Amino acid sequence: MPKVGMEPIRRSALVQATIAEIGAAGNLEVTVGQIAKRAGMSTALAHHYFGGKDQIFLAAMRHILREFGTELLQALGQATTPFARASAIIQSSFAPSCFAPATISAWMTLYAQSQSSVETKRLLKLYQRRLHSNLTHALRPISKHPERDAHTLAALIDGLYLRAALSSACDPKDACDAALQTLQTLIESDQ
Amino acid sequence: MPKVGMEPIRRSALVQATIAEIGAAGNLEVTVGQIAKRAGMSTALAHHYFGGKDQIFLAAMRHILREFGTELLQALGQATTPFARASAIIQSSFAPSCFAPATISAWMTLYAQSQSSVETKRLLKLYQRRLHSNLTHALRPISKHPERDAHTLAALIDGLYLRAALSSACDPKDACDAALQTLQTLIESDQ
DNA sequence: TTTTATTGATTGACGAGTCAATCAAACGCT
DNA sequence: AGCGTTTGATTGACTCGTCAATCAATAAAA
Repeated sequence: MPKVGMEPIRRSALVQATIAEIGAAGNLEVTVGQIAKRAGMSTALAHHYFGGKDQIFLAAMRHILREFGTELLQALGQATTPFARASAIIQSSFAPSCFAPATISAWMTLYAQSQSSVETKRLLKLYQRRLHSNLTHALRPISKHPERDAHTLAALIDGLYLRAALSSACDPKDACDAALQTLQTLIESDQ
Repeated sequence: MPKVGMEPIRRSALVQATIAEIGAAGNLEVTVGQIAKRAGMSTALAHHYFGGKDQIFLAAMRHILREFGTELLQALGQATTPFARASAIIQSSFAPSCFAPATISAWMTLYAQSQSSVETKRLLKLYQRRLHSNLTHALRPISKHPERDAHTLAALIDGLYLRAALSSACDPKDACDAALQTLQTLIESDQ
């Protein structure tokens, strides 16, 4: 087995394991040991490939964000009308994959960590900028205030996600409907 | 100095120090030692009065939530019309006190921790229920869908707060305006 | 034999929680 | 008022566990 080209496999396994472990724990109180064990290797190897715990976490965050990005891109590709584009953005934001326990935990810790880690903050801002830009683009032909409405919708999406993710009472479907409903209301209103 | 009746003073000092320390650190990576030191006592005393780290944190969270609650209540007291009530709720949510670094960090960790701590989750739900109930009550006379609009506005407030708190670019005033603007739009739209 | 993969064992630091001991006020008793 | 006792306040020192990071050693390709 010990051959060449293990690095990408190990890195991927580590990222996967990190996400799973965060999901199981519900927060960042996860040790490198736990992650390495789940990924089927020693802690030393995890350090060997990533250099440190922070980098492992960052890689996991990036992975989740990238996955979300590609999912969104795919949904966007199938949308033909501006309204469909806006809908696609909203629906992607409330896709089942966004509500996997691991994803929720990762998302929450992203918010929490962004206060103290510049790299995490950078990641978060990247996501926010992309979301805003996508929304603005979609709304431009159908809204009187594309920038403003994009800002409102982006915040609404985050807020609804927060509520849906944290309270088991409120399910993703309702949140998505609420966002779509508000989209409707916003573009219908003049002034 | 060693007399009777120190308990409430010590507890209050500890809560205050906890909030300050969380604010300075930007996350929950704060030791009991740091907190106790800032509060001017030994770690043993902190444990003596609170029993454990978790309880100290919980007390700090409760304190912040309670403070927010009283601020909101006061603003609500001065509002006479339904619209003024809704505005007051929004404006309280974006008051300067909500944007103190310590408060922001506390909120973020509240979200992050609620995944793994049932008590924290309880606190968060309490806040959400109160906000929703207040909004519903305010909107009942002026909205065609009080419940629905309250839900939307509550999520919007959370989302806007998140963005304003995390990105230094977006300031509280803008977020507040956006929420007020959306309130306007929601109650003006029929159906 | 050089390079890559891999790990067991270890180190060093840190931090939560405990404990026994000290100190001083308050209390009760005469 | 004087005096012993209780009680709350307070802490330094210590225990125990955890965990990130390192290292030296092994194994197996290339």
